[in-house]
Amino acid sequence: MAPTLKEVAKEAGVAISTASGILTERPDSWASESTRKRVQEAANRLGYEANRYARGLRIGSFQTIGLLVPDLLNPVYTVYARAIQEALEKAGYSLTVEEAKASLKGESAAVKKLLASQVDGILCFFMDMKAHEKLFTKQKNNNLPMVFFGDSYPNSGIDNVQIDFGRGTKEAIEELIKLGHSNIGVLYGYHPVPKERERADSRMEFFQTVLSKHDLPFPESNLLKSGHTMQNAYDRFKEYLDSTDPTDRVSAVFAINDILALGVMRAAIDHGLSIPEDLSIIGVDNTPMSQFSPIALSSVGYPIREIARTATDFLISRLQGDKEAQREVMFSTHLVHRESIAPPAVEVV
Amino acid sequence: MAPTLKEVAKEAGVAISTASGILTERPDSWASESTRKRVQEAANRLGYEANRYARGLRIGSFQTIGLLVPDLLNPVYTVYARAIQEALEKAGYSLTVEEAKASLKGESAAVKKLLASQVDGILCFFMDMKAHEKLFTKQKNNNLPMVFFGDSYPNSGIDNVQIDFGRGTKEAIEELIKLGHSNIGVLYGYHPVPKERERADSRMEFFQTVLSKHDLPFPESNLLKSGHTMQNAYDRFKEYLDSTDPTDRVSAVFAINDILALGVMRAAIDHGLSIPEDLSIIGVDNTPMSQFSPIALSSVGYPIREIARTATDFLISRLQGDKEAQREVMFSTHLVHRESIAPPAVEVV
DNA sequence: CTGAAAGCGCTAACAG
DNA sequence: CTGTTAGCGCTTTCAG
Repeated sequence: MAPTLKEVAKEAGVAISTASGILTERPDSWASESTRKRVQEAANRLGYEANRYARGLRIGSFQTIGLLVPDLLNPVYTVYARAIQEALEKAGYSLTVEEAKASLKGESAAVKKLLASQVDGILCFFMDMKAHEKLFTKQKNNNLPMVFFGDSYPNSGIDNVQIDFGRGTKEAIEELIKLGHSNIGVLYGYHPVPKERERADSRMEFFQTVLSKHDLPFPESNLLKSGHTMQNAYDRFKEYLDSTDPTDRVSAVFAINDILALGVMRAAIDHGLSIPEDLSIIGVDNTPMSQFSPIALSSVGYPIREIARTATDFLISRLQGDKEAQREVMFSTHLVHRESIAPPAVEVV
Repeated sequence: MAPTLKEVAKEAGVAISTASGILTERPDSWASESTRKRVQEAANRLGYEANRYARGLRIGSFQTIGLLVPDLLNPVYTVYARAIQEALEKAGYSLTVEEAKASLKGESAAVKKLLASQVDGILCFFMDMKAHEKLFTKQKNNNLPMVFFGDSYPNSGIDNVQIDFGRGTKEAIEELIKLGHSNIGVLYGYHPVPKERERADSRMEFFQTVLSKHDLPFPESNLLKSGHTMQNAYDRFKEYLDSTDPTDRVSAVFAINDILALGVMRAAIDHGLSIPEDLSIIGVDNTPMSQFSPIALSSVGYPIREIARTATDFLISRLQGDKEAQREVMFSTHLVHRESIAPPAVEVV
């Protein structure tokens, strides 16, 4: 239905190869200015747009890269996605994004789609990298360039960009300790990974390291697991508050991302607590919502757009044939101090 | 690089046409169970995935539909996008989304991309529908099914789904009036439309209608225009507060969407106002963030997912050849009353 | 079931 | 510049 090259050529009264050469601006097109003009005008008149799939089929590339993210409902990933899209656009690539919808099953389905979608390269945020062996065999067999966010796959030739949550987490927890907190909880749950890999998240590990460095206990009951939505965090923390004696209750919670932190905050408020007097809260990602929240959320931030650009640049260089050794770059994090933290209330017994 | 049908057929020792018939589950494939199995296994072994673009080229459809949204950084559109994607998936279609990035120029670019992308149909949220004549000629010439969100294009055969902001806006404003507010401001700015179409947004019109029905004045100075981000709304309202005598200051503001409302709220807080005592705020969209905000935001809500499904169903039926008369369906809105509104503080002069 | 052949829209090489 | 040709990977038809 849409006009084809053939029709444009006919309309302009030129050969199809001439039209092709002009419209794709091939350097060896010797067309004169007048024919050029004639072809361009014919194309415009007909509303011609090259069929990129036919072209892709022919040249062996659809100039598209795939992005896998866990959950687009978490705003941090839409920020990533946009930064990636912008970086790719400059290089002439399109982006197609697949989301895992925060489930392992969804992640597998998304990986499968990505593999089937004829992309030239792949960018991945995994919840559970280990679950995708197929991806790696494909990568090896077909030499499909990939770069990972947060996961490292040694000796694979797969570049990756890492976020070192060490500094930010340390700053966050030590800030809480300095404020006088000693009973600190952590809420996680974004990643629905299998049990055996469950506590591998570096944010959790750093959290516990800092605690023990300061000789603070960390009872199992301070480890709160929830689902990945605000509602999940809300429900989980509500349940915690309802079932915990106020004397034992944590005076601060570190949530593994901002939306979870906001769910915790809302649950605390509905429980009658004042933030930050009765409960200090810190999130991670430093999304705009943390800044604009009516009780501004302290959050561990990192340079999202720069990270996205770096990963994209890695991928693009591989697409252009770069055979350098596997690259791995680490970005640092830092605490952004806002209203949601304060010294713990004096215990009124 | 990726395995082709030919290779699979060879691996399984069958004819290429047989393999095709089996893998696409063509009903007229007379293959025996054993050949079927052989082909499936060969495909798995090689990691075969049909090249959907080659197929699309052949069958004349890429089974893809395009979605145009103003700005994915506004969470309401990611909710829409996901609902649409899910509805399409059931029908065997893929979704490709283009965003205008909240600029008219971006919108034109996005429309252009959509037109060039060989989609089978298009779903659109426009900021400025009138700016895209090309779309309509394309639609007419190529019979490309489209459905619009919020815009109606009479006698075009383009189905649309509308949101009637009348009821929700009325409820919102009358609730404010009932609470005792008489000096109510409105903040808008999402749509960067040309001057002459600027005040056409139905939310604004309803707002003013309700005001005048209650004989309330609406000075031009209560009409606040900002950009489309939280930061924009924040800056705009901060400026308003800084430049307005407290005696003249609005006691309530109706913002055209939730993220703008939250920007206003934060600006008010930073100005030393208490919410809702010193300022009542109402948003629109009823996104999760309004519910979980530490000061929960009252918001005009509507059934997003149902709207998305309806539009998608319209499109799918058109794709299946439905020639019914142009459809138009209207969804209603209602106020969700939360913490951000209260009677105005007694004037302490 | 096989094998051949055509064609979707495009690029690219080549002889005129 | 033209016109032809081949082929990207696939579907589909048709004679064996």
